[in-house]
Amino acid sequence: MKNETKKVKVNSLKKAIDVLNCFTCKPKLGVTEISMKLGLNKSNVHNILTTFEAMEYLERDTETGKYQLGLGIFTLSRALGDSFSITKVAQPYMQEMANQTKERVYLGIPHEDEVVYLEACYPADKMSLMRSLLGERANMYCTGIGKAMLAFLPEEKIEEYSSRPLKAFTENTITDAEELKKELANIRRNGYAMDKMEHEFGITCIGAPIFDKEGNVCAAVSISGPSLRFTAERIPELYRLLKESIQIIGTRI
Amino acid sequence: MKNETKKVKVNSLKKAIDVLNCFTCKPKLGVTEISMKLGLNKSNVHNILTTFEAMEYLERDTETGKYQLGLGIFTLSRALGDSFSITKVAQPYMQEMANQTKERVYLGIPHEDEVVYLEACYPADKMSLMRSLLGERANMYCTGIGKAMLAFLPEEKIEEYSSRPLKAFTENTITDAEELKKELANIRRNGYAMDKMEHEFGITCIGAPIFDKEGNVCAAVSISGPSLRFTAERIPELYRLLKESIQIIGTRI
DNA sequence: TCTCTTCGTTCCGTATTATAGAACGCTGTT
DNA sequence: AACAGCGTTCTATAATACGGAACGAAGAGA
Repeated sequence: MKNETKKVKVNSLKKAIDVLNCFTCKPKLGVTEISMKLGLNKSNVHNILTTFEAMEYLERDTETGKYQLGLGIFTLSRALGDSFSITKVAQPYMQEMANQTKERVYLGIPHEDEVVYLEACYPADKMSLMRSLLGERANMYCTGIGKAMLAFLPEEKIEEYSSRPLKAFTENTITDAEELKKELANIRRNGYAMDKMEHEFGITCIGAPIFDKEGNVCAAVSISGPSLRFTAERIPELYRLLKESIQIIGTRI
Repeated sequence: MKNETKKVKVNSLKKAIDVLNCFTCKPKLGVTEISMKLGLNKSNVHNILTTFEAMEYLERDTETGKYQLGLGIFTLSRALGDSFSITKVAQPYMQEMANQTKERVYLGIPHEDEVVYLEACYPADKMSLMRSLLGERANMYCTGIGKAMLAFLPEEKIEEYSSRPLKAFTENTITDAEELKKELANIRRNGYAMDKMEHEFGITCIGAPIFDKEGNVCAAVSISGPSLRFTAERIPELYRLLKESIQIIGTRI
């Protein structure tokens, strides 16, 4: 659980990857747009883009001339294969939960002390802007999905994690190490984690862990929405849904 | 339809991409393995791998220490979004066809004079080695899937395409421009293309095009298998299945 | 246990090359 | 007609990616 930033040995490659990563935010980009965003020289970016195009990682929109992700990325994504197969397995159950609860449902995995969101499902009515959170990171100590995973990590990791500064996002955020550890114990007892406006004011969320066949937490699912709708009497029902899903998902991976 | 190889402006980036592309063939690779495969210096490859790891495009297997594709690639693949959504739409219909016919079903798109395979479905019994063809390329003039697309391209492209040397793969391969053009006219009339051992001895295949809402060929689907099983009386049935599927898929994209 | 092999990793000098900056041509706009 | 914004090209130089050799660790085999 070391947080030391890994060393970049090839600077030109780092730049190129930065350029490529721009396309995760916006599907079509031009030379100038990227060079401004990254503060790089235009001709530099142009060289990088041209190379990516030659290697088919990028291709050009025949109409606008702008660059977009290409076949090479698609091929790579196929090669990812089953590394992130949880997503495929979990997706239908998540969609089902989203429809039933009319709330948002998220899937995340623990990665380097953080939660990385892999999948998001919205109730069927509004499919809009679904990609918002995908690929984004969040802290473990102040989100339902994060706490659900943190609670079931090996004890030494919990110990190390809670020993660092815990930044407050709202007045409900747990910032004390001892308090956090008690909370995690509670979560282990209950089987689920609640985030009552600890990360964002007005947003409540309930999360539960998924275990692999070795019994380690490999992911977590959460249902999230406006605190006003997450009344005390609704929680058992939400947990029941979550529990069903995570058990099935757990056995299927 | 020019075939000039696009110019690589940043050589170090090309190398890095070559390294990354290795992971499309084999999911887990070590430094030495890659350096031998590409004929590059070991320390060079090591620097590249380290950088990819720092940028999270690669991560390391905690047990073996080998490198594998990482979260960054996953994030990119999500950003691909609907660029290749045909795959998602087509997959269930393809699987259905594979199960019904007990043959292999492929989805491909036209790309720079070639067919690129995007999806492959095998009959449910044997899911083995399914990734074989994915991302691979093939010629348009000697495969069922390729001819199905070629036939419906704009006339000037057909003209240009047939004017070049057509390499023979088997004794059935069409190598004469005029003959090819006649064949394509037939395909347009029939609505489907046959490849009777034109690319590989003993393999027959039937392909049909998918059109987008502007009426352009954007993809094709083919059913492929041992020629011995593709008897004359079976073709109408196979075509019926194909036709149903491509029509539905076409309307859904 | 000791050797031998094989792997990933580190180091450093040099030759390669990625890069910045200015200039060009193009397109669409005011 | 002048302008603004875009992608592209060119070239010199400073920056750095790279090759080669050497190291430490881990595993195999005798």
